[in-house]
Amino acid sequence: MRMEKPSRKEREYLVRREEILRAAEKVFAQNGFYNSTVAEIAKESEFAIGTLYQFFANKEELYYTMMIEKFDLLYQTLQEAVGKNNTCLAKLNCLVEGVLSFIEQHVDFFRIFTWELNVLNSTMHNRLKDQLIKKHFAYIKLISGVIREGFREGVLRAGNADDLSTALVGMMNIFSFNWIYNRQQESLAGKVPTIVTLFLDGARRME
Amino acid sequence: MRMEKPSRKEREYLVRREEILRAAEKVFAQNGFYNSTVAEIAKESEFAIGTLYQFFANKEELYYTMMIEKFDLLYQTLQEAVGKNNTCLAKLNCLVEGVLSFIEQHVDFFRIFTWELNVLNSTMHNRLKDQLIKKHFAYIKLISGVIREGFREGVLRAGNADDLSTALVGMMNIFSFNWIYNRQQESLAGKVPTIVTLFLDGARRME
DNA sequence: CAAAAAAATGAATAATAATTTAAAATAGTG
DNA sequence: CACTATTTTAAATTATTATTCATTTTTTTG
Repeated sequence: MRMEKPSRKEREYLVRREEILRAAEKVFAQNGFYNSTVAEIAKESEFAIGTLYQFFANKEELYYTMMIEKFDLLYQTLQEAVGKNNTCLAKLNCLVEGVLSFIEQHVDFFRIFTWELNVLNSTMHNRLKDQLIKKHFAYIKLISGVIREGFREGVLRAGNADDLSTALVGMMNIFSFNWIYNRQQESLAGKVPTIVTLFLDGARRME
Repeated sequence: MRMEKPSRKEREYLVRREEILRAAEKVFAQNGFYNSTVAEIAKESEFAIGTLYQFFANKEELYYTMMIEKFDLLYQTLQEAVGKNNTCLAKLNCLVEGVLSFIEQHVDFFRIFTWELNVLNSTMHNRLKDQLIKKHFAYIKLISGVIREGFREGVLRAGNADDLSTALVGMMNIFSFNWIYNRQQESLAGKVPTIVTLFLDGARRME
C-alpha cells in the first residue's frame, strides 16, 4: 500500500527492469526456457549478465515474472472488452476476438505455451522431429475424414472439415489437460457427451 | 522389406529396447525432457548408462522414438475404432471416446504435451508458479462468468459453465497454435466467426 | 570538484549432466 | 572347456551455463 510518488531513481529502475523483461520475452519465446541462456538475454537487453541478477534473483524468476505480467495484460484487455458490452452474445464475440488479437499481437508470449516438442534444439534430429509432426497431422486428418463423411451423409452442415477437426481436437486436448492437472477426480471419459454435444449442437438455447 | 524371421538374438534385442523405451516414457513423463537425466532412465530401466547408448544414439533420439511409437499406437487404436462403425455420428462418438480413454490409459504420454510451465523444477519458486497458475484459472473464470450471464439471459442452454468455458478456451488455443506453426498465412482473428459459430450452434446440420 | 555510495561489468567459479571409453562380464563356438 | 566376440558397465571426460564476485564505471553529495 505504498503511495509515495516514485522518485526519478525508481522510475529509471522500472524502465530498465522493463527492458530486461522485454528481452527475456523475446529470447524465451524463440527458444523456450531451457534453450535460452542468461547470456543471450543479457546481450539482447544490452546489459551485462551480472546486471540482470541485480534485478532478478535468477533465471526462473525472470521467466515467471515475464509470464505473469503478460497474463495480467491479457486479463485486463479482456475485462475491458467485456465491460463495453451488455449482452452475453456480444461479450462472447468480443472475448474471442480479444483473445485472438492479443495473441496476434503477442505471438512470442503465446509461443511459450507450447509442446516441449517445439522447444527442442531444432538443429538436431530433424528427421525424427518431422516424423513426429507428420503423425500429428495424420491424426487431425483422420478426424477430418470422418467429418467429410458427415457432410456427404448430410448430418453435418457443410463447411471446412479441417477447421472442425481442429476445434474438436482442441476441446479434447483441453479437457485432458484439466483432467491431468486437477487430480483426476472423475473419469475423463465421462466428458465424452459434453464434448460431443457441444461439438454437434453448440451452446445456444434451441427453440 | 526384410522378411527374415527374427532370430532369438534379434528378439531379445527388441525386448530390451522396449524396456528402455518404457523406462524413458515413465521418466520423461514425470519430469519433462530437460529435467530427466539419462542416468535416471538408466536406473529405471535397470541398465547401465552406457548400455542405453548402444540402443539409442542420444537422449533426443530416445525421446522422439518413444513419442513416435506412442503416437502410432494412438493412431492405430483410433483407426480400428472408426472402422467398426458406419455412420459419421457413431464414428465421431467412438473417436472422442477413443482419444479420451487412450489418454486415461497413457497419462504419462499425454502429460508430455504440456506447458513448459509444468515442467520447470517444481522445487523452486513455488510462489511465482502458483501465482501464474492462478492467473490462468482467473482467465477461465472470467469466461464462465459471461457464460452464466448467457444462462440467465436465456440465450444459452443451461449447463456447466466451467465446462463450456474450458471448451471455448480449448478451441481458441488450438487455432492459435495452428496459426503460429503454420506460418501465419491469414489473420488469426479471421477465425473468430468459425469459433463463435461452432461454439454457439455446433456442427450439426439444422433442419 | 573530490570523496563516498551505488550500479554495472564480465571473467572466474561451480555444478550439472550428456557422452565416451577402457575394462569387466557374459555369451557364443569348436 | 579355452578362446573369441559381443555386450554391459560405470568411472572419466567434456561441454555447457547459471551464478558469483572482485573490479571498474557512474552517480550522488557536501
